[in-house]
Amino acid sequence: MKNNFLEEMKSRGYLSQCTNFDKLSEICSKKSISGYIGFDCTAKSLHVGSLLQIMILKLMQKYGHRPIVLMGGGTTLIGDPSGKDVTRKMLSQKEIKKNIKSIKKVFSKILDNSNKKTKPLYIDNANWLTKLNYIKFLRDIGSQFTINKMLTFDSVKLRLEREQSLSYMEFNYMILQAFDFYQLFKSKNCILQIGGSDQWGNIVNGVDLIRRILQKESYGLTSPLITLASGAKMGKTEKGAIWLNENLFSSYDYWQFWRNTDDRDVKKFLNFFTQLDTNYIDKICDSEKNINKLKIILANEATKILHGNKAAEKAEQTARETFEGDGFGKYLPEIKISQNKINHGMSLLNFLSENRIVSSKSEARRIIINKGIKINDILVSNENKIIEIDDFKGKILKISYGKKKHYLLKLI
RNA sequence: GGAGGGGUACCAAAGCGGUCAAAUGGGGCGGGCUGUAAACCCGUUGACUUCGGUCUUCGAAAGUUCGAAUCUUUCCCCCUCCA
Repeated sequence: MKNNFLEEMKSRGYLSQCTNFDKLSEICSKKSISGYIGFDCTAKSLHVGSLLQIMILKLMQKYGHRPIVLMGGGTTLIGDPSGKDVTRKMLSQKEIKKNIKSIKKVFSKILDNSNKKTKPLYIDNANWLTKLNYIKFLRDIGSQFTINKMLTFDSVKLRLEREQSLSYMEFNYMILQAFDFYQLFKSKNCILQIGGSDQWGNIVNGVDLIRRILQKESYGLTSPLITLASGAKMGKTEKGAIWLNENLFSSYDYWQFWRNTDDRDVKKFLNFFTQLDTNYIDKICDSEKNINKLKIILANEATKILHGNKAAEKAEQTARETFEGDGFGKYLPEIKISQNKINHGMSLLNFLSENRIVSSKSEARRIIINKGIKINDILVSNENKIIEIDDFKGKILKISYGKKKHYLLKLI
C-alpha cells in the first residue's frame, strides 16, 4: 500500500489529523478522488503561510486525484474567527472578486493544469452562500447544529475565554464552512476536505453534516501548523508578508527568503516545500556538511515550483554574483532613472524614499547615519549625498540597503 | 437598564498639569561577530528640516489653563459585576 497519496502526506510531514486514515487510504489507492481546500480571500495574494496547503493539492495531482480550490468569496464576507483575536474589517464583494482573480494566478502557476483528469477545479463559495434563503437554511442546516456543541469549538471557546467579543456573524462561520463541504460533496462528489490544523473543528463539522443529512461518509484531514525554529509565524518576516504573487514579491526576493532559512528548519522545509524525493532529502541532509548548499537547493526547488526554472536559475546566479563576487548581479531589481534627473542633481534621501526603498526621508537619513547605505559597495557617510553622473559605472549604479537588499539604478 | 474599570506609538505596558515625541519590554530596521543561519553585543524606531528648529500624535469632539496624554463636559468603543 506504499506509493499512495496519504503515505507521502505522512512521510513529508504534511499530515496532522485524519478522520479515518485507513479507510481514506484504501479509497485513495483504489480510485481517483476529489478533495478540496478552502482559501481565504482577504488579501490580493496568498502568502507562504498557505503554501503548504497548495503543496498538498499538488501532491494530490501527483497521485491522480483532483484538487478543488475553493475560493472563500462567500465566507470571506463573514470572516473566520479561528485563531483571530479581533473581528477583521469587512471587505466588499467587489474587493473580494478582485482578490480572487489575483490569487488564482498563483494556483495556475503551481498546480498542473494540463492533465485533464487531475485538472484543478476552481469554485467560489459565493455562488451558493450569497443565494441562501435564511429561513430555509436555518431549517435545513441550522437544525443540525447545537449551540451546546458549537460553544465547545476552539475558535469560539478561545474568543469567549479571552473575553473578546465574537459577533453572531462570525459565530455562523463554521456552519457555512460545513455547508460548503456538503455542497461540494453533493455537486462534485468531493469526499475530502483538507485544511490546517486550526480548521479541524470546521472540517469535522462538515463531515458530520454530510453524515446527518445524506448518511454518507466523507473525510477530513489536516496539516500541522508550521512552527519555525525561531517561534515566529511562518510567512511574516522582515518587511511584512512573503507574498506568492510575483508583483508583490519578486522571484529574486522569494529565492532569498528560502536561502535565509534558519538552519534548524532546512530539512523540514525541504520536505514541505520541494518535490524532491523524501529519501533523497534524508540522504543529502546526512551527507552534505555545508548547510548553505542545502539552503541553495531549497531556494532553487521552492522557487522553481512557483516561478519556474528560469527564474530560479536567475535568482541563484544573481545571488552568487551579489554575495560571492565583487561585481553585481545583473538581474537585481532595477530602477530606471532618467539622465535628466541626474544632471539636475538627485539627492540620495529623496531617491530612497521616493522609490520606497525606505518609508520616509527621516528613515533614509537614519539608515545612512547607521551605516546602512552603500553605493557601488562604498559606504555613504554623507546623508545629504547627491547622486551624480560620476557615481555611475557605465549606465549602472548599485545601491545597497543593508547587506541583503540591492538595487540597480539604470540610466535611460 | 444599573454600578464599576478601561481605551497611550507595530504590540504589551508606564506616565496622570510643564523637564513628554511620551519610561520599559517585545517586535522591526541598521551595524558588529559569522556562514546571506542562530546566539550574542551596539545603535535606532512620528514626519519635515537651511540641523537653529518646525509640524502632527496618547479613543473622538469641545472646554479650563500661560501650558494638557495628564483636569472638566459630551460622545464613541471595550471589559467586569448586577438586572
